[in-house]
Amino acid sequence: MVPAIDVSAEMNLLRRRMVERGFKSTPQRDEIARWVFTTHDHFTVDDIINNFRNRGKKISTATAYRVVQMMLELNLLEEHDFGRGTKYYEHTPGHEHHDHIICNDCGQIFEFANQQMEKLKDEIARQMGFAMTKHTLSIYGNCTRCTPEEKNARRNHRA
Amino acid sequence: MVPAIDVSAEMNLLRRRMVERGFKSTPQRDEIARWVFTTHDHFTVDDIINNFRNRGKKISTATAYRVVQMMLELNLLEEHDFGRGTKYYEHTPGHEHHDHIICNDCGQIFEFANQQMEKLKDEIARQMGFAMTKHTLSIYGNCTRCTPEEKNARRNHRA
DNA sequence: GTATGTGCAAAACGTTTGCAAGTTC
DNA sequence: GAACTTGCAAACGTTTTGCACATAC
Repeated sequence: MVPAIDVSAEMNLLRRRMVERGFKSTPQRDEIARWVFTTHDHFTVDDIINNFRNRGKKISTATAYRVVQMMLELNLLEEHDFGRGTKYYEHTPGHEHHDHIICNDCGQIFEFANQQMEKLKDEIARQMGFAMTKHTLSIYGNCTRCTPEEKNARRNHRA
Repeated sequence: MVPAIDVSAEMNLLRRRMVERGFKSTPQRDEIARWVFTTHDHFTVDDIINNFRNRGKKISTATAYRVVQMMLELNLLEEHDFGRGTKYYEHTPGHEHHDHIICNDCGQIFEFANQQMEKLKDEIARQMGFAMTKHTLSIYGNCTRCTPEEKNARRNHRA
């Protein structure tokens, strides 16, 4: 049996914020949110739709997009653009701010958090006279597995 | 009379790289490149098309996109996504690496360069075992002019 | 019962592509 | 003249929207 992940705290937070803003509770919103909160990974709207499909259920594209939009407004989701033509999302409750490092080859998205980096961002914003609301840092490259030199090094070692 | 900006060095660089790669020289490519090199600002493909239109000339959408694609391949252009649905570009010759700080309100895109920041990025990539190829940092917020508190402060001063 | 949400299909958006005609080298 | 480039219109993939019907409160 799959161990059930407890997302009741997140679901309660969602409900509270929905009431505050006059959003109604629906099975679609609940199901999407539940999946979003159990997914500790970056996902696309398509992933939401496929998750429904995989479980033999259906959700309309429009609804999926609209629920994501709602969750963004409720500050339960963060949106990222990694230059792949489609937007990526991740839920925010229980996740501190972090940045991303993405492998050009295998496409994996890793996270990292660096205090010094955050301080520097603050400082730069202040220097520029900005009231910072958001900041995104993405590093692209090849991860250990996908670094050509690494592969060669390994190959040479074996030779 | 508008003082002509000398972009011959950039145009020569373009031609050299085009020859290297077997690209042919055409009036469209020349005109777009000339405009791109004189524009020390972030622009969209639409801006290229509008520049032609404003001068009573015409360029097909396809060509504009294709020339931008070519200049990207020749490493004469950098592409940015500021989450506005359309991509922004800037020419690279004569411009050191820098990051961006964008005003949510007036939309202005400012640049900044910070050595400490660059070092940190390098270090993080190394720590994560990545061979870094690219990195983008964008800070969003409200610039001095568009900060609500600033406006209030000014208003109070006058009152 | 009224306000809101859903699903569908159509539209919108920025961008890319197939192809015939035109250009470069 | 062979290879490449252009312009057009059509296609693309992602996201949004109008509208009739269904649901929540």
